[in-house]
Amino acid sequence: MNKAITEAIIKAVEDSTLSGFLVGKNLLDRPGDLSHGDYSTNIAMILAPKLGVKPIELANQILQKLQVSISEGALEGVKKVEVAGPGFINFYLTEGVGLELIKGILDESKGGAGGDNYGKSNLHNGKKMIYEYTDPNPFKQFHIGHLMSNAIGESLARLGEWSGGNVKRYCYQGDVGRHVAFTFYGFDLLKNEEGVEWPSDSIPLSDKVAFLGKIYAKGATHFKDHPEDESIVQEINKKVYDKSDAEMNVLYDLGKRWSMDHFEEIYKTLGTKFDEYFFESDSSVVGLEEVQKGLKSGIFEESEGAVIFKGENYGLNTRVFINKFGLPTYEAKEIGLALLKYNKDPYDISYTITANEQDNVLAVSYKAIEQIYPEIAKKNFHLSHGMLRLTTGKMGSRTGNVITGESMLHDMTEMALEKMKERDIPEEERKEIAEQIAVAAIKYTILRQTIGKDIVFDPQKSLSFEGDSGPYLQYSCVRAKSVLDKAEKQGVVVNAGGLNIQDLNNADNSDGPKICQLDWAGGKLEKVLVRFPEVLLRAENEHAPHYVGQYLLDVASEFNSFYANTQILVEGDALTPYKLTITKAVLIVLTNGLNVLGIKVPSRM
RNA sequence: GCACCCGUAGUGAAAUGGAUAUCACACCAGUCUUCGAAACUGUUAUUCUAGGUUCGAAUCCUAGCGGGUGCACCA
Repeated sequence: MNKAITEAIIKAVEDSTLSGFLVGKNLLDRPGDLSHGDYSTNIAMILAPKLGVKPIELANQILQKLQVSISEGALEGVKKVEVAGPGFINFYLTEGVGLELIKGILDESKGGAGGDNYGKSNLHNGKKMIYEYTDPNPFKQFHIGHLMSNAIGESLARLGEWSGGNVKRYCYQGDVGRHVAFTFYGFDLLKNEEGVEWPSDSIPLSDKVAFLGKIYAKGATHFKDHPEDESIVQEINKKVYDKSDAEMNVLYDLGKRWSMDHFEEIYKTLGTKFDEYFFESDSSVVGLEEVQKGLKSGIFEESEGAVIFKGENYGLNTRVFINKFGLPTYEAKEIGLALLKYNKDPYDISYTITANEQDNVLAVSYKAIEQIYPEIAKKNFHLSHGMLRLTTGKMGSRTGNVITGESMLHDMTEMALEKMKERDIPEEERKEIAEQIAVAAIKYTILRQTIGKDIVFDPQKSLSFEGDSGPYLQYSCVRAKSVLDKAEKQGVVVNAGGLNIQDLNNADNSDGPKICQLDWAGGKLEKVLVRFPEVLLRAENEHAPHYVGQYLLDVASEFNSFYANTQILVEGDALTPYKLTITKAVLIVLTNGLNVLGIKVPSRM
């Protein structure tokens, strides 16, 4: 459709001296305001100054030529074209085209792009795409910042999949480093002070995790008041890296596994399944090797006992890659990680998703990789997001100012249960639904806005279940589903294929405007529904899941208005098949869109 | 101090350089005997300041003010 219109526009401007100017340009827009038609072009406004005429006059000249095309039958499916505003040319499609588009949403038959497939594109057909996100550290807490990274990373990965990409999800975890040293330092302190013992593997996972949290907090806070213990921490840190202490290794392996098991529980709740896990204990070995090689070839240099990369030569910071104790830093490990990932499974493109506080560090690391492996560096991209902050200030596990992901999920689930208490739903299912609602509330809050911006989370106010919220979108689905179920029980089947615009118009004996008299097939709800594939494309191109969230809200609110003003299921009403078709289309779009955001749709709530 | 990011109704956000700046929350007034009121209908209010580029600026450029983050051995 848009191709035909674009060609007609080019033809209409053809005899102007600037026609070559149009080649390869995207001439058609989707007007933001649906009353401005289905497509529009601002070509007259762009060309007018160059031709020395008024935009509105040029627009009218082009319009006349377009109307000739229409009268010759060149633009089948276009109902009318008009000039509006400062010189826009707007195109309105016919009701017939509109109805066909709606029918396409439900079309699951062979080759149909509707149903579960509605919205999929082949933008990245078969391209191998890596997404690394969440990245919590074993021995430390999984806090709400990790929830943010997970929600964003998961939705970006799904956008990749919906664009035809061959997607792999990776998780990178810091199983070595000072935080592990603090953990064992804290354990030693508690053992000596209170006789605390390392728990058995057979106690509940939550208790094991609580224990790890306790010893880490002890270590971190005690060190703050006793900086003279630096050498002790350093020594433990070295043992963590070289695994020279057999006794500690046993505890280390237990602790690491407990953390990982705990994270896995959370991933399950959140709906993420990683394909591969990478560890700093591995990336550090490779990174160290690479930096040492690079030191010989002059990419890195020595300074004050450390090995550094002179980022300042590239407008970046100069940073340490191997510290004076000979241990690789985060920067060196990133080099190792890039290699590990590539060797595991060569990719076309690899995204690392982290909070933006790491922008500078990663920029330096990537610049260093560029010097060593330019081909791999070209395929690596850092996508950063804002931070989830607290009203009480920056979150930090060392300061104890942390909300864990687990407790947030728990609190939200309780709220959902409270809201559901009057529903007659079996206990087990009720809990599962409440959890899905909790995840939806959290994820949507994160995904409704631009990923780069911080979110200030106020635990007192908590998250919303109303209006612009995940549960609102879920609720809209449940409503649509419930009408469709009722229809089915009454033996009314949604047979979109059988609809045609003449019959519908004849059947419409309401007082308002006939379906055919509207722009096409009804109104805004239908027009919004057919834009879903374009929204996904834009979201993928700009790595911006919030376009999806924003769009779904639009769909849901249009549907809820429709629902409130129209009885969908009326016995003997000839328009009911059409209304059910729309309802089904809404359900498809909302379900698919929520899927892209990583949000599940409960059967009831 | 230097670098990067950000300043939009009372609050939280949206807006490929386009048309009357859009949502939600909150406030107020209504709507459950009708397919689920986690909903709907109606009312009020917004682009930090000063210049510039452009047919057209919340958006691009410059300066200022305000906030965040990072800046050598944590990640």
